[in-house]
Amino acid sequence: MKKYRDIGLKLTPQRLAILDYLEGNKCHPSADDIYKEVLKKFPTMSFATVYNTLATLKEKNTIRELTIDPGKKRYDSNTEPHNHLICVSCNQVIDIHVQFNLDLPQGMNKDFTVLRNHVEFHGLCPLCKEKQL
Amino acid sequence: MKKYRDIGLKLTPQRLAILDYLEGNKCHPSADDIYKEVLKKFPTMSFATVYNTLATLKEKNTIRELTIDPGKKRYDSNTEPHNHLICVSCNQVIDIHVQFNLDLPQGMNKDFTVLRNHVEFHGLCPLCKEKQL
DNA sequence: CTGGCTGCAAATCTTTTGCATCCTG
DNA sequence: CAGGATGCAAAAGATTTGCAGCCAG
Repeated sequence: MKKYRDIGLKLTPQRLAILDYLEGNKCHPSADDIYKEVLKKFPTMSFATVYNTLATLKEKNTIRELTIDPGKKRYDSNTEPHNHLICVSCNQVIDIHVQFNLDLPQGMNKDFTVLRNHVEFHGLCPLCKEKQL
Repeated sequence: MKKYRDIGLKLTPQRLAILDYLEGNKCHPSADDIYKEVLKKFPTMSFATVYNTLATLKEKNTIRELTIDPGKKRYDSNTEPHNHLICVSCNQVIDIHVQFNLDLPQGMNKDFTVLRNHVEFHGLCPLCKEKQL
């Protein structure tokens, strides 16, 4: 928990619970997932707090907001650049820690300043592949 | 319009209007954008029709659903594989017609069947870059 | 003590659904 | 003429907002 201190925010029990849940989680939970989980520890927890906290953490670059699920936002506590495998059947998202060095071809859209890139591999996860047999 | 015939669907004026709007549009409109536009020609148009049509066209692989905008789905009539520049400030989406041949490193997630990939370059479009000066 | 945070409720926005009616093929 | 499509309204799901009261620093 010491590491959270230098975020520069007030540390409330609710925030710690949200951070803890995100930290040990590779499943890229949605706001609703987070709410449901933290509700177990804090029965008074409200959605507003979850969204407030997520918005604040996003500003501080402590978490990433992923726009990979149609219909809802997902959150990732892993802020190091990495990419994703996405199952087209169950929408599961799997981290892959490979970097691709991609550049726009010379002269193409040279007015656009590229800050980073994100690669998504869409396909079938092992479980869904079996179901389709 | 002849090309629409072989989609294998009933062709209604509303559908033609939606297809026409998508066809001449590189802006990756949302369902609401489409609704607002087609409403001008068909004052009785309803959201249900827009969503029904989009769902049907997606099934027929006539359009792509893009999950690149936090909060809403966007639609792209360009179904050829291509990638996107995304402005982190105004959420504008720009097509780039470059293909990247990417593969997962040998042995990594070999249980996952990759069907396709999608590369997003996040950055600042010319207009937003100017505003930030 | 004070400003930021929480909790609740209401509002907003996007998308989905049920159903009666309409119209393409 | 039949089955699929439309239009309307209501519902569902995700997110945002306003505000009073609370608590970490």
